[in-house]
Amino acid sequence: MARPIEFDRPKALNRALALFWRQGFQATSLADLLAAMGISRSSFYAAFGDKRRLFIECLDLFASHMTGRLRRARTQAPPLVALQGFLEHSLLPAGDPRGRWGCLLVNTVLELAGVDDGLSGHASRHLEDMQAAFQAALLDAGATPGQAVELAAMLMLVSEGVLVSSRRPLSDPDQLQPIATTFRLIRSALG
Amino acid sequence: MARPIEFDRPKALNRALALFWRQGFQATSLADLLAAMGISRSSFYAAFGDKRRLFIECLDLFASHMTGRLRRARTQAPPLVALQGFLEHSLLPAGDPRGRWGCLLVNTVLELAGVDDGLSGHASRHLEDMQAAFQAALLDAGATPGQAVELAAMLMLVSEGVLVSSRRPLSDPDQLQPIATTFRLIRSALG
DNA sequence: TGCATTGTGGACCGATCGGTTCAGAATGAC
DNA sequence: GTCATTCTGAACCGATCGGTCCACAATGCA
Repeated sequence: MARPIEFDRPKALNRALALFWRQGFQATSLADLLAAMGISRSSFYAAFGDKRRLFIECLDLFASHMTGRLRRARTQAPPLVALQGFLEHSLLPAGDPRGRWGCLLVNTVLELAGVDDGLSGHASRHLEDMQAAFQAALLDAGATPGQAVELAAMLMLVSEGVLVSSRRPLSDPDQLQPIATTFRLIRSALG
Repeated sequence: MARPIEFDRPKALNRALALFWRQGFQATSLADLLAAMGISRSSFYAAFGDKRRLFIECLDLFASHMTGRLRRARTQAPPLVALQGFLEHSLLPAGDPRGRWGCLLVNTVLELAGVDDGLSGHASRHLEDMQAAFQAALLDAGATPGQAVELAAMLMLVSEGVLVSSRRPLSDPDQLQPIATTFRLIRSALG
């Protein structure tokens, strides 16, 4: 059906995602993308439209990775343990450089608020979904509906903080300890 | 001493700060800066060196504004009240658009990590100073040294979260409520 | 053997980027 | 008046930006 081997679109998308994740939208040039994705300029525009549309695809892909990871964690541990593990592993397996890239959604909210509110808002909406998932987990952990709403909002703040601090040059213990502190407080609040 | 009125350097610096704060480093062009600062290209390079050096000046100025605000708050209220007020007023006086610009330091850490680690690290160092100030306030509030360290680290996470979420299109109550929740937990931990 | 399909590579576009340079206007000091 | 000093405005630089276009190579299908 195709003569020159059809290139692997999902793989190229993941390569682009990694670049945007590490460097942000503006700092990632078309030349960077083409080199990383291993495709030509012409194929790029044919397959992905343009840089902005590709970025939206990456945001959505990243969000689906996150929600998938949280859903998987919840099947393997009690709610609070799953939540804490989810946060701790957002500062990924030590050694994996992605652990220092933070979260594409949070990065995007901050980089593009006031610059491209469309993209920034799109990322923000995905974060709302995450917060809803937090809330569901807290309900499962025995929180009252009111507690679940409040604690999920606080947990979103902490998460955003974690994902900011993961991009700072801090030691691993300095990253992990405050997460443990937070969950200690939450457990005592749920009593 | 000068023939054409010497321009107001501090005022120009504050105008530049506002631009960087709102739009970030990369999205702010020289043309933007010159228009906002009301000076010519030539004066700009004579007075500020280049865009990057100007940005560093803005980071330092912003940090001094923050620490000054926290210091002032601490003279007017008990430690925990001062801390909570400091955070809540980082989402500034409702109506002031700066309340939706987050924090230049946090914005910079995220925008430039992996792109310009010099600038990102510079911003991060200022955040460490803030965390030290949190720690001092917590000690004053009666925390043990160990508690102060742990809670200050958690409070820095929450702050970073607050300053992320302030750039998201959320309602004012959704911004303020999780701060109150956080301090309720902290008080019960110190109680 | 042709034909349609899927990709490449590179020329090319206008716009913008940060930064340099310089002639000259405006002013205060003498 | 003359002389420094301070700032302007615009021309200009090379580089890079995102995006378009097109001639052509490579392949599977008929």
